Amino acid sequence: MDGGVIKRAGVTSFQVAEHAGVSQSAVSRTFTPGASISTKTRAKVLMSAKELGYRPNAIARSLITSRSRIIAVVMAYLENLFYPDVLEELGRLLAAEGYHLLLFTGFMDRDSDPVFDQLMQYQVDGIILASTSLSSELSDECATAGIPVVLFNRTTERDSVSSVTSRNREGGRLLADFLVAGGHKSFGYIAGIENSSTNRDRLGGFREQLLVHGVDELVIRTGNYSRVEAQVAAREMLSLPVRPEAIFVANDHMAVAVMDVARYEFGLSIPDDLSIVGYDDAGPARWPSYGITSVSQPVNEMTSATVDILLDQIHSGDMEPLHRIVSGELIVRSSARQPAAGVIEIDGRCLYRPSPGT
Amino acid sequence: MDGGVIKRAGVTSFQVAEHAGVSQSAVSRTFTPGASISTKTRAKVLMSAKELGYRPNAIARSLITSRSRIIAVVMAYLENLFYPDVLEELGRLLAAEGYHLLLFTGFMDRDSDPVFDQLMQYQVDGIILASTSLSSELSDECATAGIPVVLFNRTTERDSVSSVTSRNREGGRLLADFLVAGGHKSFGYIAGIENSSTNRDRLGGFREQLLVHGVDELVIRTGNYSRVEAQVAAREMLSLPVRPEAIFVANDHMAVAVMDVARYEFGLSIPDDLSIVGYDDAGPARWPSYGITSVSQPVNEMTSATVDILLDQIHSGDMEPLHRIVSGELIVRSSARQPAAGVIEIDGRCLYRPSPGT
DNA sequence: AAAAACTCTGCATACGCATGCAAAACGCTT
DNA sequence: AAGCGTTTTGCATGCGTATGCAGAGTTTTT
Repeated sequence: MDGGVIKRAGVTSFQVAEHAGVSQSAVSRTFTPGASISTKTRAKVLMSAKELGYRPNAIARSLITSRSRIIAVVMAYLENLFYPDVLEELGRLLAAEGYHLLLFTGFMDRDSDPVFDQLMQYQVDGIILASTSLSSELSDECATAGIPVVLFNRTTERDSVSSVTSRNREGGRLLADFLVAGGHKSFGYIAGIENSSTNRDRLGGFREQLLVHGVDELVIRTGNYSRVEAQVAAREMLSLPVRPEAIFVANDHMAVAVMDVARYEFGLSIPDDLSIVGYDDAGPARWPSYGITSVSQPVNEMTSATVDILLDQIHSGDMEPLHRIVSGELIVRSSARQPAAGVIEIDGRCLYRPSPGT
Repeated sequence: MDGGVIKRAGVTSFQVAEHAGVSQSAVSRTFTPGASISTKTRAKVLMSAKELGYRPNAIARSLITSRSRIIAVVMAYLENLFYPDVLEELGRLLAAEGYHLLLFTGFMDRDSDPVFDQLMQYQVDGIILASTSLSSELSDECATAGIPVVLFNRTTERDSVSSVTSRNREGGRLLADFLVAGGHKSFGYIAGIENSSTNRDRLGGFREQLLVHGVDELVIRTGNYSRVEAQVAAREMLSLPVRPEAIFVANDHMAVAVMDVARYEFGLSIPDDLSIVGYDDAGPARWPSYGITSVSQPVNEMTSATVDILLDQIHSGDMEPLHRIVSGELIVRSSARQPAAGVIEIDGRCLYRPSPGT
């Protein structure tokens, strides 16, 4: 009963070999780039393969090569359009290199263990961690297991694992310069997840540069990168007896929520009554209804750096952690009062680049 | 040289077996739910496994069971927040069932072949097609290959493959009722991808019901579900000698773009000068700055129906195509002039439910 | 024309696990 | 204590492919 039954989708290399009158090895070599095979037999095999509807079984191939050509991407949440954007670009880049993207999402801080287990079981070739809140043990453990890991938009203290970030500290400084130059006197900060490196750096740079300008007061509330928590934070901050003239919100995703609260719950006019600046230059920030003045994180540059590092490590087997830091720009829009000088237009975008002497 | 080398992460069931003093079969059975194994040996194996850091190799398991526990999700684009939302929920549901999500994105209409090849090679257990524009041949071909497929938010004429949609035709009708009841006299429609089923149905229902109200003129422009194309379409439509009083935009993603054009390029006040309604009730539609009156597509209901159907088909092997159609609500916000009657408030949401007799 | 240097090809094996089958161990009953 | 049924165990095999090795075939060199 094994000779007459035609299995649905189970065409194997043996059947193709038989049909083409060659050995199974020949079939395998036909589908292995760079293998030693003559043009003639290759053609024969390809013809038989097409006729039988054969496709190499990636699972079996993975088993023997111990390479799955699968990259795991771990993202905490997709609510923030910056991440879908990143995800799409990562997919594109990986596909171009013949890799595939296994998505893990929705795992915030706790419960990272099951995720990790899954990753390991699937023998993924590499891992991209774009989750701002995943325990750093996980990344260490992966590194130990010999699986290349790249942190996206995040770093750890111990630099045992590669990362790609933007100059968050400089971004924070630049925003401080911008707001001070714009004549603001009092400032607020709505934080992301407090122990995330991006949050620490953005706040650090902001506060540092405010100090340079002689400002040592900064009202802080926490929004944990969540829309609703940011709204709560905004309500608190705007209800203060004297509310800050300018608020730096740790990312655009929250900044949108904060703007909505300011406008529709407090009736404030932006930027006349209140200036708001954000970070990421993500989708909604660019929409005219928000027009958020924001420091950009260049998605293309960051994603391609990520994929480059990851694939390099996979192919070379070299585990030396690399850190790529890319530069963003302060993109000036309408959500914050502008300084008299320093705003220039390049390629249709308004940027803030204070002259060095100031 | 094979006996002394310790491979990085290559702990196999044999090594665990040896360490625990049992056979490899015992190890396998320990990690196979429902297999025949005594509590005692199971405990021994688990202990050894933990000590050696053993994890079953999912690839090898897949090879033998011919079940990968991987579901492919094909999405054309993530720019529209509705889809990231869906994606996240699908990930959650699949993870809960022990399945994983292989993401394919960025492939619009053409070039579906490579995607298909990849899918087949990875022996995915099922496919969720949330791409509004992928050729229907693909879905047929998968069905032929015996891989369960569910179309998400989309159907085909030949109902050879399962699908989950919402009542798009009814939604279109309801919007027509709503706008007519709101006193609008002239209407426009900004279309999605023209041959997509959702677009056809929404437009069909809208136009049909306008006719019922004696309106037979409808200005149509196409936005192809893309933000920039929707902007172009909006500019055209709003530049018309007599512009429509109300515009139905085929989804919220485009409606946001249209609102921005209307407000910031044409200086129109919404809803005083122009009413806009959308579809999906996606993220930005709910943000106060847009507040789009929109027919909802319940993400949770749709995703869980999708996963249910898919897993059912995988487990039963039954290929009978199922079609689940879920109901949405017309959620009333501020982007369109409201009718005098029919708007009711339930659970803090304003809905439009015209009394049947009208 | 023979030898040398390549290029192809098939054979055999291994990757890590699941599972049918038969033997062994166990728990009860008579 | 022997017989029976039930659970547990190990053996052996197979899933579909890649690849080292040796032999066959082909081209180049002397």
